[in-house]
Amino acid sequence: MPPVIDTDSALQLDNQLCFALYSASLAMTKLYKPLLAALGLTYPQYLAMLVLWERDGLMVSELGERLFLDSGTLTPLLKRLETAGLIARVRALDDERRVHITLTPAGRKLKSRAARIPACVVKAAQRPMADIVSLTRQVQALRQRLTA
Amino acid sequence: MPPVIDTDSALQLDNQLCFALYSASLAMTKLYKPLLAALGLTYPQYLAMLVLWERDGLMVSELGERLFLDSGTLTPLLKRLETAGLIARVRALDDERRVHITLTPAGRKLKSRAARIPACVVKAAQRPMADIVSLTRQVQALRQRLTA
DNA sequence: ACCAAATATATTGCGCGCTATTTAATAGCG
DNA sequence: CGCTATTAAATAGCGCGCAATATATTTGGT
Repeated sequence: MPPVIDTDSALQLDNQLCFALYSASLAMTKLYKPLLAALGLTYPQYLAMLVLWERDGLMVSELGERLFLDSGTLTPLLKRLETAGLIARVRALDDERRVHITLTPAGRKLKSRAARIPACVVKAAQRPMADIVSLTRQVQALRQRLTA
Repeated sequence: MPPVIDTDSALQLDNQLCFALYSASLAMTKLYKPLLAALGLTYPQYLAMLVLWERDGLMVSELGERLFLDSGTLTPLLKRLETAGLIARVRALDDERRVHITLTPAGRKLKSRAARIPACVVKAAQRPMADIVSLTRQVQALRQRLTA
């Protein structure tokens, strides 16, 4: 028969995978904050820029699928990136419900300044690259199972 | 000499450990939401209750150290838990700067209703317990290194 | 062509999470 | 004792995340 887990240990904070992820994610955000402040970006704005640097001209909904975020989050975030002069929001001519997000020259240019960031994070993680990649894959696989 | 990582792959969203953690943590929150709604709790409120179920009467700052959150986040959160009748916020007699958080009978009682939650999460993760524990420890260790 | 259903984005409101600041109380030092 | 420095919590303001709703556009059936 399976082991019986007592209620107390099952509810202990340090046994919660959710809290490990939550607190590690917040710690990551704090690590990125000064690095991104130098670029004038918040952390979620940086994630949106990563997507656009990979592929320009995506619709809001496509950006949302990639980041697992909806329009309630993205619309105001993208408006701030537009105000900052990094992106343009343009209605599609063939279907005016759609809004395509395109990088401005300033937005494209920012990529080279962001290029130094990943190395800073790897350094802060204090682990060999192979370990970081392994952990990344494990957490991605978990996310996939949780959203299935 | 060390391998040279090109800028493009270093900035790809799916190579970011930070995004894996971020999106997995948000997925966890979505998983917990309906389970916690049945208890009248939000996810961060649940984390605070986990700490208090382990040890009652902590100061706000002690709760903050445990959760890696500050008074700017906790004060309003705790006021909502107080309004919900789950905790009491009492000034220390010997040092009136301090506020101790104590569980009400209703707050203590809620623990038994929360006891069913961990099993739901393990089930959603679709992995043997050993894998979940292993991943939890790895992510905790990362958090520790990031905050060092 | 008309109209209901579906789709894409925008808006509103709430609860975080964080920074910076404020208020209040205590500790420490001359 | 008096005064400054420190500490603990609260407050104000901004930017997410998310649910619920609204608005506008397109699609599809008749």
